[in-house]
This record gives sequence, structure tokens and C-alpha cells, in this order.
Amino acid sequence: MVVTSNREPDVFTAISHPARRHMLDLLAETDRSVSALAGHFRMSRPAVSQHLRILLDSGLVTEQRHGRERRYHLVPQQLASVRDWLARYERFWDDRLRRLQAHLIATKSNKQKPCAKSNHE
Amino acid sequence: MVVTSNREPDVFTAISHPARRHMLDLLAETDRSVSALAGHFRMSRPAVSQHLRILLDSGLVTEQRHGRERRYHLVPQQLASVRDWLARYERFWDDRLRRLQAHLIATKSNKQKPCAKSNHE
DNA sequence: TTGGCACGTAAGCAATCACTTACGTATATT
DNA sequence: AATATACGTAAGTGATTGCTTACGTGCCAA
Repeated sequence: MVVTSNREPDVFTAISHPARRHMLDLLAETDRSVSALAGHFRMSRPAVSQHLRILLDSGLVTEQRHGRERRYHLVPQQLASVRDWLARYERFWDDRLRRLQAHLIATKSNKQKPCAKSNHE
Repeated sequence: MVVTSNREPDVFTAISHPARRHMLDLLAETDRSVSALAGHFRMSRPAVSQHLRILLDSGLVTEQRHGRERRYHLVPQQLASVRDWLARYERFWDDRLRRLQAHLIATKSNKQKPCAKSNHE
């Protein structure tokens, strides 16, 4: 049975702590149990559980029971709100994405040179 | 004289508060004074100043004195750390970028520099 | 059944956060 | 000079964070 969150705290708050971002990074590789995650941190295992609870409540992870283990699974779709907010600022510093957007909108596919780098200001 | 931050708190922490994200949104339109910003919030003006201090310390804004005003200016480049961290997860939910990556890999027959991010691990 | 393992939760605590009001300082106006 | 404006800072406060240790529950193995 997959358990999802009931509350709805902020994703921005959830990712504000370095340890929680590290946990997400680890879960991006593969699902992991609490003990497997705790092995990467100096804090106590209950502390890891508390961070996981925050991630669970934010919807960024789900948990699944396997015997006496609980494997945590990344739900990267929940990062969409961060991406969407950040997208407003991309035009300021990401020429490449802007060009990609133009390229995709055009969809002419005659221009075969989307791989140019330019940090022009 | 443009004043930049001396300390170096986390950008992730700076953007974790909704009010501070809103301030950045407002500064993305144009530079603004503290009073101009405070007009968009219910909190007191000193509270706005305190939030601006956090943004200043994170490097997300700079301040510039103009007479008795202080105009705050967005420094969107400081959001790069957020973008870079988020980029690791794009392959999970951004079909467009994934297609671009596939496209670039497919057209990589020559010795051209790949401009897609290496999503290794 | 008995014991051990994996995990969540409760309780407690120091530190930090997010606000308030009060006040100080520099600049502009008259 | 006197006053008003724009702003930062100090001090105080209640709420929250991030950790710890202690303990309870559920599952598995001997």
C-alpha cells in the first residue's frame, strides 16, 4: 500500500533544508529504506524519520511498506511548483532555454543548430 | 554605491518564505524602494526591511541609495544554485527537455560539444 | 513464544523565525 | 533651523525548527 500525504505543507519549505535535498538526491537514484538513508547522515535515525515526514507531507515522496521496512520513493512531479516559479526568471540568465523555446515553437526543424552556447549579456 | 551582501546565507532558505518570493516577483518587474514594496504586504515596514535583509544577505538582491530612498534590485543570477539543483530532476517530468536530450544525442555524430546537461547519476 | 530489528512518535530543549513597537539616523523640504 | 520622510536597527515575544533520548508498535526469525 502506497501512503501519500494528508497535510499540505509547502514544497519550498521542504527543500529549504540541505539534508532534505540530499535525501531527495539519494531517492532520485533509487528507492531506499529509512536505515539506508540514515547511513548517509550523521544525525540520529529518528531525525531522519522526521525529515522524511516533512517530505512526505509535502508530497515529494511516498512511502511503501515492505515487511518491516518502509521504502521511500521520490515524486519529482511535486517539484513543478518550484520549477514554475523559477521559470519566470529564466529569461534573465538562460539564453539556451530561451532559444530552445523559440526552436520548439517554430518547429520548422530546418534549423539544425540548437547547440550553441552563449552567456551573452 | 551598490551594496551587496557580506554574509552568505542559503538561497534556498531565502526563497522558502512566500513573502520573500513575492518580493522577488515584484523586483523582477522593476527596482523598488522599501515603501513601494511594503505597499504590497500587510506586515509592517520594518518586517519588510528584515525580509529584504535576508534577500540581501543571500545575494538575491542589491540595494542602492537614492537620496533617502533605498532601491532594491534583483540579482537573478543568484537563483542558479536552485536551477542547478532542480535540473537533476527535470528528466523525470519534462518531456520536452528529454526529447531535446535525445535529439542532441542522436545528432551527436560529430565532435561537437554536447550542450545538454549530463544527467549521469 | 521469545527476542531482535525497522520504524514512528512523544517529550524535552536550545536555537531560530517572523513578527511587533520603539527608536535612531540620514536626507529632503520649508 | 525645524520638521517630515525613508529607512535600518534594537528589543521583546510567541511560534516553529531541528535535534536529542526514550519508548511503543509491527514484523520476522529461531
